[in-house]
Amino acid sequence: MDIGIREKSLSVGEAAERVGLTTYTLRWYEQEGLVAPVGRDSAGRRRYTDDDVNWLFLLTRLRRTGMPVRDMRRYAELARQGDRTLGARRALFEAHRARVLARMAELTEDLNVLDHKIDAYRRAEEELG
Amino acid sequence: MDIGIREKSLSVGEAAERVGLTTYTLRWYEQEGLVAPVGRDSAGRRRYTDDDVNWLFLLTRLRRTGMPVRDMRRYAELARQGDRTLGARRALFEAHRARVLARMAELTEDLNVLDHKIDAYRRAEEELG
DNA sequence: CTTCCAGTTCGAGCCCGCTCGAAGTCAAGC
DNA sequence: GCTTGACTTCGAGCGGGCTCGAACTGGAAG
Repeated sequence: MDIGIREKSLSVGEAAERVGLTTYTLRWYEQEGLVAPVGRDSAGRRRYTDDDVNWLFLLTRLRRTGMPVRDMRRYAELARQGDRTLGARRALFEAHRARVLARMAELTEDLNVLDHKIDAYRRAEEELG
Repeated sequence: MDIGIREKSLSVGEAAERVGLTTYTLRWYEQEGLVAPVGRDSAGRRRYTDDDVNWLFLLTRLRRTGMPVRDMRRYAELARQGDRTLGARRALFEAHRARVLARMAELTEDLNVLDHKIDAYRRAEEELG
């Protein structure tokens, strides 16, 4: 029945810890429009809901996979426009997914270069005692 | 008959094109100590040998795999000290290799998040006709 | 000879993604 | 009722990795 203190929301510090970002970054993300304005308590302090935290988590995955902040902002804008942008958001994810796959293929190749180099070093070391 | 002009070396522009960096970056890499001072022609223009180009190529792979410039510099310093640093260089590569593997594992996980999200969008779109 | 172009050096500037300092507010614990 | 400490806003600053403009030089083509 949620009578009163069934809040379960997090302060900026707690949210930051949960998602592995700093409080600075959380406020900055909000300011940059990556996060819709977060609810406040009576004293004006941010309260992060589960949904907010889940959204932040998703953002961290997008960032980690190399999505530029400007694209994340675009995505956030789409999300704020509701269901009618579902298709656009899916397209955005699919395009990003393809870039991540490409990136991984690249890394696999680069890893090969590293391995060959390591091998060359091993052989050279052997040769020199 | 190309008597003497068997140079086979590249100008900064040609080298840049070969390795996929700009001429600005090539000069900057040299200035930053990522590349040992490159040979010059009679007019003071840089001439990149095959070895130079191979070295640059290796640097691009290190960069692409996320090695910071400062580590590349350290590696370049080791390389300039000759054979006695072979072990250190191999260790550096092995450590980097491990980081790249970790990065790839992370990307694989993140890709999963993307896939689930794409799926969720698909289902939501279906639900809304 | 002149024009052109690719090169040279130097220091300044840029974009990105945070990161932080300052000054102030508020609620809780002693 | 005072202190503590986590919060607030604002604008400035930073580190990384280039990127560029300015002023100049030298070889080659017409």
